[in-house]
Amino acid sequence: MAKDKVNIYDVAEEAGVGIGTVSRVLNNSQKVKEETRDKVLTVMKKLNYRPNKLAQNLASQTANAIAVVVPTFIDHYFVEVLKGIQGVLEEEKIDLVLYKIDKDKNMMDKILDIVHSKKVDGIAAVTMDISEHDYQVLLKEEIPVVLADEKISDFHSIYLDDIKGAEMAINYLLDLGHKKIAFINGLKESQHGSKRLKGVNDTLKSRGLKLATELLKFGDFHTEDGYQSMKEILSLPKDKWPTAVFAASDNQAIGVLQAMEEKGLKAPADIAVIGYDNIELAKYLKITTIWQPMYQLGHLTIEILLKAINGQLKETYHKELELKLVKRETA
Amino acid sequence: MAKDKVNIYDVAEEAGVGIGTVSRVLNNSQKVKEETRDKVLTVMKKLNYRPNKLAQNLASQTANAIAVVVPTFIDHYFVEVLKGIQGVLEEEKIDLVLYKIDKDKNMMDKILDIVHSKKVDGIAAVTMDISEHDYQVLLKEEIPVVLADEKISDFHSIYLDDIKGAEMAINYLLDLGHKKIAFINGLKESQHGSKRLKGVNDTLKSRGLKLATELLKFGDFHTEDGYQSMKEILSLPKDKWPTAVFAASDNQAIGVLQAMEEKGLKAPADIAVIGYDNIELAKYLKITTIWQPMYQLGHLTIEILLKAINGQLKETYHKELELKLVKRETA
DNA sequence: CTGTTAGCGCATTCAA
DNA sequence: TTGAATGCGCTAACAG
Repeated sequence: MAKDKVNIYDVAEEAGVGIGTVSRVLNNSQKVKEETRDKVLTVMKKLNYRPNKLAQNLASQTANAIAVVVPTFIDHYFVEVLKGIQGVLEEEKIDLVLYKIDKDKNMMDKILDIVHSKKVDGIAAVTMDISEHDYQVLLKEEIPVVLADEKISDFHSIYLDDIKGAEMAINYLLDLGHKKIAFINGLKESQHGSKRLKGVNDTLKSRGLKLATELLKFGDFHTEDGYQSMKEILSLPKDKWPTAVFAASDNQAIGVLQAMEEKGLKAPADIAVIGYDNIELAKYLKITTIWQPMYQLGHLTIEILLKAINGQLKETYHKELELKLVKRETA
Repeated sequence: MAKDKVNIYDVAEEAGVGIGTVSRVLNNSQKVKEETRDKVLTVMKKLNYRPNKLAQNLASQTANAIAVVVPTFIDHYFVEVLKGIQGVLEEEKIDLVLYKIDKDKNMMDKILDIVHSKKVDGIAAVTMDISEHDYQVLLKEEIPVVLADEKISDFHSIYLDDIKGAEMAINYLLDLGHKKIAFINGLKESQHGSKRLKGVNDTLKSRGLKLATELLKFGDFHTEDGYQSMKEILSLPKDKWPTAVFAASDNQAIGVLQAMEEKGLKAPADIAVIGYDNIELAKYLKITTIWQPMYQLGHLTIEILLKAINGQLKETYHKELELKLVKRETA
């Protein structure tokens, strides 16, 4: 029956038509007689023919796929964004090519390889922290790009305001009466890290307060980092202890709580704790936190990317997604 | 400078060579004089030329990409497997195309589309629970396939033994002296669900015990499900309460603990709890659990897939990954 | 070692 | 409405 490799010529021959006609029914072209279409369709099924997309893409100059570029796979964050992305791609029948690209000197070189590869029609760069020099060169390429969780005026950007988020957290703690607040931040060099730090510092300053050096910690966003940071803080003399801790991720907040528990400390009674992200567990552990709409971030990013690809965007699209304070029991 | 679309002809012309030579330097063919190679390389840089991979792939009949097919994005599980996958792909410079395919009647049709699309050289199907009818048809295709977290004798399979895992958990609880054990399972219809249930039932039976109907719950693997299930159990008359709970995922175990805490119950003092997966949080929450090597699962799956693609596999590869009981404080 | 030619499988004119 | 021809950008013989 079905031979090894069935191509458009085989179908055409078997159906007694030209390959042009087969191509037309493949692409739902209107100019095909109902009868011929059925005949071709039947043959395609009989031969178990399915088009070679590489060839389709090469000929049509469109890949029917988009690239999602991320620097790391962070548990909850990444999965939520991906769900949002997948949601819209599935409807559109567009493939998703996933690239993990480290934020190093070769980053843009790798991205340019993707651009020129023609395997994708557009790129969604998620938290890539693109440097000015790098995006200058990316700008020269004609491929649609949307930045997620990052704002650069020359690119379509869907982003969150880290400064505002930090501000919300700190103001909330201040309003609760806390004056000695610790901040367990993310990576020192990251956009997120520096912006949240700014938010913390500015807010404190506006209330005539200041972040003590020994109460500022950096780390990655993992539970382990929060745990270690809090242990360091709790190893300070008791009079240096904070009355509240702002952690840059819920995972870190969980580590903080863990370190506290080992010392027999309770939140918020002994030390209040507020996190960031609102992961599912934050709900069950009743952690007060700043909610980031990650699913929506992924979803909107792809919606905009597809519009850009289809030329439906007149100008650069910018959208800030709203953060929300979720009040629970740890602060 | 660099024109809009630079192709191999532009490079050839500018360098004063034939396109064959350009192609050879692109593919690191040895038969190119050092001098010519340098000249071509220089021109490529000057023109910012990067090959069109669609064309390369079509001409060479290899996609330099693999498909990863999953039914859902489950937080920790999925990310860990993906990390393992990504690890080996990155080294090999092979692209990853991610497909989310629901486990319904059209599943195999979608997979066949992928096969014939020629966009990938092989497929890694992760927990796809392929039915017998479906895999019969897949078997007829010539594309390399590796199943992750699923075992079918005709396919390369990297898998875990759910029965054994359940057995380990239950035996551990029994050895601790528990006789009334509850089992909060995953989805009823899933392979995982039915196998773990079998493991639980068999183990109990071998010790002359039996799982009470009201102590068996099904749900998805989320925290919420564990929480709800445990609430139902705790709403039973106290004399029906179990002395230990086996949850089919750590997330569910966390939900269980949460439901217990709301009733002022402690683990293991009041009711012992054992989970499954060993997610990062299980460590911090000190949950005793069954550790599943998910990173390794992804890693090995791709290693085998690449070998299959390269024709380095003489026969069907089967490998069971070892589970491990991680003893902590909740049981 | 290198240039030339013929496909890869399809979309897309252009005529008919 | 349809068939035949041309090209997408590259690889892979095949000569030279």
